[in-house]
Amino acid sequence: MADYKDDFAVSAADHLSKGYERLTQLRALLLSSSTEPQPTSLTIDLLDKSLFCLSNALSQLKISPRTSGASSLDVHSNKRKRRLHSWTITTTVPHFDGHEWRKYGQKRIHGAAFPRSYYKCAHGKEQGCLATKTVQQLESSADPLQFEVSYSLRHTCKDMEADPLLAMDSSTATSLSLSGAQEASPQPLLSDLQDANYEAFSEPESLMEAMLIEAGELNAEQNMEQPFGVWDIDLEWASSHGHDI
DNA sequence: ACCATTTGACCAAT
DNA sequence: ATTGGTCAAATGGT
Repeated sequence: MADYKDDFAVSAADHLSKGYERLTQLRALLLSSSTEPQPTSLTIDLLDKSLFCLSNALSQLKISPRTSGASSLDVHSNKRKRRLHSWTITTTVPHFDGHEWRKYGQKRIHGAAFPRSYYKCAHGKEQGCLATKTVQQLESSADPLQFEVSYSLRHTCKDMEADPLLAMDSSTATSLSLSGAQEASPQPLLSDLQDANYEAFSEPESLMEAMLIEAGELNAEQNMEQPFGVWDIDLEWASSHGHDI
């Protein structure tokens, strides 16, 4: 219930996550068969793009802006990266998140009643996109089934490139540009895909960085080197929810 | 024949 | 030894 005393401490990430979750529920509602006025594709498109933006922000919140020194730690750092660059949400629609995924595994998890499914970005192979997610149904037998979805690493694939942050400047409203048949990629924003996870998205990243700096959470100069700093926000609000809307 | 999922084997970390 | 994540061969659908 009203546990507002720590309101100040509630992180931006938590709010973003909440927003994401709610949007996700809204989308589920709209897509549900029994919705009287069927949503237009424009509606869904907008929703998707919004979700996209939120998940981007979420991702960036957790990203330590490029560890420029690709030092000897790199062998171990991949897992660390995955760890740091991951976030978890609870949703009733684990699949409609604006991306295509290819399932590559399923496992029973110790305490869990349901198996966990493992997905990779569907375009990961061709484009070197490392984005990953896992989906796990929660035991709560609520009417709309609840799933815990964990995302790991941002998308670097084309879909992402034509991303909402750029496409969002209105005007593009008309079409579901999901077809992907368009090979005419306007900007060569990310060319080297290897560590593009950090290089390619420097702009929004620095935006977020700026926000955090402004919030006094981070000193502007050494914006890195501390893998376990303020960046390591773990979005596990899970235990703290039990009331809706 | 192609492609995505399934499923147990395998591996790294605990 | 146990657990979670990934691989890859087998499977099944189109």
